[in-house]
Amino acid sequence: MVTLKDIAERAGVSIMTVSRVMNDKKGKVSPETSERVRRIAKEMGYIPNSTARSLAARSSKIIAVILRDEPATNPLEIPYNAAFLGKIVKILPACGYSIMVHFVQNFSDVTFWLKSWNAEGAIFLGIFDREIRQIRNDNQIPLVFTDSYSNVRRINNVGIDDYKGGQLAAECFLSHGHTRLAFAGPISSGVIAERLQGFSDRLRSAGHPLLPEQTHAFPDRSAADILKSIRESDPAPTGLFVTSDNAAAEFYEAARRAGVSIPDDLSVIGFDDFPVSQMLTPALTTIRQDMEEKAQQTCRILLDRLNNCSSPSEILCLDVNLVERDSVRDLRPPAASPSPLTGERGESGVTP
Amino acid sequence: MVTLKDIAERAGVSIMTVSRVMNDKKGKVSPETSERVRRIAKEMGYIPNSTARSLAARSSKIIAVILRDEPATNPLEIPYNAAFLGKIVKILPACGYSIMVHFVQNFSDVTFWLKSWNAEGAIFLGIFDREIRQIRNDNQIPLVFTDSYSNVRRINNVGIDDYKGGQLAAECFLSHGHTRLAFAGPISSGVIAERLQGFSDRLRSAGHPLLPEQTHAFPDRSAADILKSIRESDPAPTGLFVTSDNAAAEFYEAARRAGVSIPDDLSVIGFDDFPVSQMLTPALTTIRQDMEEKAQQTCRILLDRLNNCSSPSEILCLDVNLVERDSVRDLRPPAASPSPLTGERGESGVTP
DNA sequence: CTGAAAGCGCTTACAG
DNA sequence: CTGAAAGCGCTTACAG
Repeated sequence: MVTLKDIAERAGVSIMTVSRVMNDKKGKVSPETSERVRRIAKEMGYIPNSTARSLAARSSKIIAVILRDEPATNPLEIPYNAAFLGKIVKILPACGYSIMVHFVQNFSDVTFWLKSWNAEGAIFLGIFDREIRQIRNDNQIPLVFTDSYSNVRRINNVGIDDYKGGQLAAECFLSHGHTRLAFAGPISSGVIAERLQGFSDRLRSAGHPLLPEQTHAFPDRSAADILKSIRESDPAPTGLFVTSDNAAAEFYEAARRAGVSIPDDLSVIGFDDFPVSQMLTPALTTIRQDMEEKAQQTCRILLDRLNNCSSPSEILCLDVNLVERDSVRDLRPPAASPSPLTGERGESGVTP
Repeated sequence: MVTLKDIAERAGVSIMTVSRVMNDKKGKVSPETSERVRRIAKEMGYIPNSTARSLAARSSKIIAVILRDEPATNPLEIPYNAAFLGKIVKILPACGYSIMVHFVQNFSDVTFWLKSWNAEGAIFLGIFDREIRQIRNDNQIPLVFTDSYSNVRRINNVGIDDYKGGQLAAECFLSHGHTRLAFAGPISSGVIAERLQGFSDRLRSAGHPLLPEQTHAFPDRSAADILKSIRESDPAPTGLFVTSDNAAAEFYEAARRAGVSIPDDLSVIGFDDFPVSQMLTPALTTIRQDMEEKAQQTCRILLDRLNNCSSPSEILCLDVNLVERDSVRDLRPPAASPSPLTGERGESGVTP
């Protein structure tokens, strides 16, 4: 292993001079020695020791990405998490940071692990609302959360307009003549609660309130189960809003097994606009969130705070929009003219 | 920040004693002092400094996961990579290791980065066949590759029986009466070359050789393009073997747009048996590889070598099998009895 | 522009 | 069972 000392000896200078050259403290070293040291370092194949630098400078250049984990699941099998992490690993190492990934079930691990590695910043994927205050108090480094609806002040968060997403789904159903609707998703999370709220508020104001028994807890109950409940209701809902494209895909599968046709027997709207939504048959109408933008903003906020620790905290809310494809049946009588609601916000989807 | 020194002072012992207690060198410290030190450490909220330990002990407890990256793509949008990485992050931290993730386009980064962090081991996802010899020579730490067909000796690799996978796909088509077939995949990679070889060998031995013009480079050419070529061939193939479920999904989409019915106009077999294969309509017949097992074995091999650096190198080849679903049409005349080929290896797929 | 000194928080190796 | 010394490879802070 080549160290600063080895280079210093060969170059006939002190360790300090070599250190300065390696850290590009220009103007602090004469061009000639700088040049010579650089050449020798290259010849010798010098590789700076990050752990030594981290210890001495108290600056690890490590960013931690922390994903909420549940027993018997794999957080990276959720395409959203995987793609988001991928974007982070594309962006931050290009700025000189190394990425450590950690799954947490018990959040007390988080602080221990961050401090142990002297991480300079952290990004949180998944719902940490209940622990967010303590995490922030325990860690005085830049922290960026995503999709949090915590009311704690002075945290950084990048989220989307989930409420509007719910509204858009409701509007899309209404504008196609649907009035009896159902909802399925993991109701306990803040994000989903907002989507549900937007959905039911919009339905209520249109005079077609969402019935309590048509709010289904998924995946607590299986898609097949929920589908059965929906179909057996009287009168049965004609449309189902599902809180992720992947969950929607499970409903597609359940529908196929049950001989229920989408959209003829049941219309479906998803959420995310991930690739799977285009792979489904019929292609899924969904609420699009811009994951790339979200990841980019998350990294941007983190980098801002890394460079200037007094930057104000930011809570970002990115826009969402409706992507119309083929999973919502038009129930309007042929005579009816298109509703203005669709025209305003809808995006033309692809039709075979 | 609480250090060993702080605890030592409070406990009235030397730093060394505290260090011994913290590292569980039992039998080296009297039970009473050990107990007392442990209590004080807990009271003071001691968190060991991993970077200091790493520097002093030359043992970082860092495992690097290195993914092959291409410009303008996101390696973690490939479900296989994401799920694999997720499994790793489930397994290795439970054994006391921290995971760093790195994407590489230029492989000379790899060594620099591994050495800089003094990583204790590394796992490679993606094709590194051409660089594998040099990577192994440059890094004297345990390295585990996946899906490599490199002929370099003394590397660790976990792969699957790609050749057999190709054979199984061919057999499945043949046993359903298909004789004119096509292949689509990224032909340059070793893994895919094996699948193609198995596929075409089996077809040839059955007297229905794969025509050169029916080997299509995907995604070099778009699914829509390839589909068009296939449909316009004369005589047109009745079955298409695609080298991943996700690629198959793209062909489904292209088929839908082109008004081509699967399996009536074209039968399709995929590879991987990822969740998407069940989401497609019709559900995809595919060659299953056990990703969980693969990840587990990869970690096992790495841990073996971490614990005993003289363990012999291992090249593992995991089995694959056919999962029959609904994307292969039966072309046999009604009178024909089921082929023995299907009975032996086929797994009954789900039928609505 | 350059360097000698001290120290980051820990472990190894030796002495008792 | 316990500790004093030296050192891991680097940076900070000071002196010139």
